[in-house]
Amino acid sequence: MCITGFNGGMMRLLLVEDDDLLADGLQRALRAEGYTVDCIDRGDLVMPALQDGGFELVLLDLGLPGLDGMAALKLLRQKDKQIPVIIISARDALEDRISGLDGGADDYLVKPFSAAELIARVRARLRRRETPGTEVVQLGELAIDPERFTVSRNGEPVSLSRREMGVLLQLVRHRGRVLTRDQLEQGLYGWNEDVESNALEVHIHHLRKKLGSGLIRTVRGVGYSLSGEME
Amino acid sequence: MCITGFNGGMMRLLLVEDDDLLADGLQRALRAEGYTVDCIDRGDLVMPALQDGGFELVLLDLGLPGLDGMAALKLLRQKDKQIPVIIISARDALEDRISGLDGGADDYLVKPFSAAELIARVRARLRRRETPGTEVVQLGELAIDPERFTVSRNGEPVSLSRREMGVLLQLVRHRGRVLTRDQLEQGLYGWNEDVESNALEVHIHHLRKKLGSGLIRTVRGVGYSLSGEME
DNA sequence: GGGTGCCTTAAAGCAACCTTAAGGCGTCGT
DNA sequence: ACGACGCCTTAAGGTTGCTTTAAGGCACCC
Repeated sequence: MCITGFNGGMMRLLLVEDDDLLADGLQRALRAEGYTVDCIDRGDLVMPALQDGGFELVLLDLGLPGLDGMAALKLLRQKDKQIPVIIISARDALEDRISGLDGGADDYLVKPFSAAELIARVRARLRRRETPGTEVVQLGELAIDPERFTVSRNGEPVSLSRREMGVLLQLVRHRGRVLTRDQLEQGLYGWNEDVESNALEVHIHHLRKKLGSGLIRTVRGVGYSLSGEME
Repeated sequence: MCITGFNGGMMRLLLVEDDDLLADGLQRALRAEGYTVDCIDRGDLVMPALQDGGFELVLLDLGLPGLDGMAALKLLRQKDKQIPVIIISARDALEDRISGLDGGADDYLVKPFSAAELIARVRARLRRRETPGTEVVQLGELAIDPERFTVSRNGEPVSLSRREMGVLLQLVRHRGRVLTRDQLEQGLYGWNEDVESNALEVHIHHLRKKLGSGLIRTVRGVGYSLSGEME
């Protein structure tokens, strides 16, 4: 369940798996790829976890305590049709795979599988998002390279700290959408850390100072978003 | 699954497969599901075929005459990053699957596979193409985008405060129905707070001033509703 | 005409946000 | 190991502008 301090707004995955050993191994492998992974071990915790927001993809085991994986998937799809779901299950029967996919999963991987293949399939799903996390995003006078963690403005490189980059990446990834303060903080810290301060505001302030004040729009009482008019 | 109107959203698939027998069987199975299938048997025909347009998805074998499947995929992705590609191949080695997925494929199915599973995976891919757009509500001269927290009138952006947006969204969500003052206030503030003032009226007033006076209809003694039709 | 409910306006109150600055913590180089 | 440096957080004070309050006027119905 642990979340190490190593996340700078990288992509956040939700792993639902009750086998502690497997969960631990997968978390390790995924984190090595740069993903932020939060893990839960009960099916009935899926919806509360997603409520917090900030997840980009769900890895879902089927045999779960609390609520079966398929039931959890059904609930999930009633609320959120967008987020990609990859089922990881030992059930290898054809009808399991088909009902999983038709139940709203985007992929179905049968245990045992190689971590490398899982990661490749995660990549394939995440590639399809609004703004691919691995490509350079051109935004007005800015060029943002999520892979190399660099940003340049009018060709001049700008140096951003980890947290600043984390905030920026989340905003870029959901370009145009308004992200609440809570969502942004969850993305930076994970959900077990609690921030009772205005740290986020300070990071926003620094970003505006470095990247121009027109970039980030404040929606008072709601959150922040990238101003959409520059392209 | 009724057959009515089954040609309205006809999906056209491109099958790239050089084994005549398999190709024939797959075409049959896919057509039975209502897809339109065109089949080619050479890798170097993929690009010309896609040039014609109209395809929603590609089923790609790897061992192909003319041009290898992986090479064809690379060419394809240079031109078109959007169209889903499912690799169907007898190559079951881990590195094949990974390089296929990382090469831009959306799924990788190892032969032999069941037609039912292929169809389920095709469905899972095509599901993602329906209504990719946001849930922008178009209402007469107004366009309301809840995710971006923006409203525009005749294309001109209008700036709304949080409370104003809250009232408007509730009315839009129950378009046509009359919402009582209590319902609207409850939606704004929650259950435990009670407002002993005319704040709601003020917000309504501001909305009318910004969005036009014909939008919100007062039902005296009851509440408010969106006027059913605006010209 | 009187009562009731809604509209309009303006001003006070206040929460959210911005800005600045200082201290803590970890990192890196010497 | 020690010090220098940069980053993150915390805190305090200032600013903005939304929200509410309140009061008076208008419209509707009996």
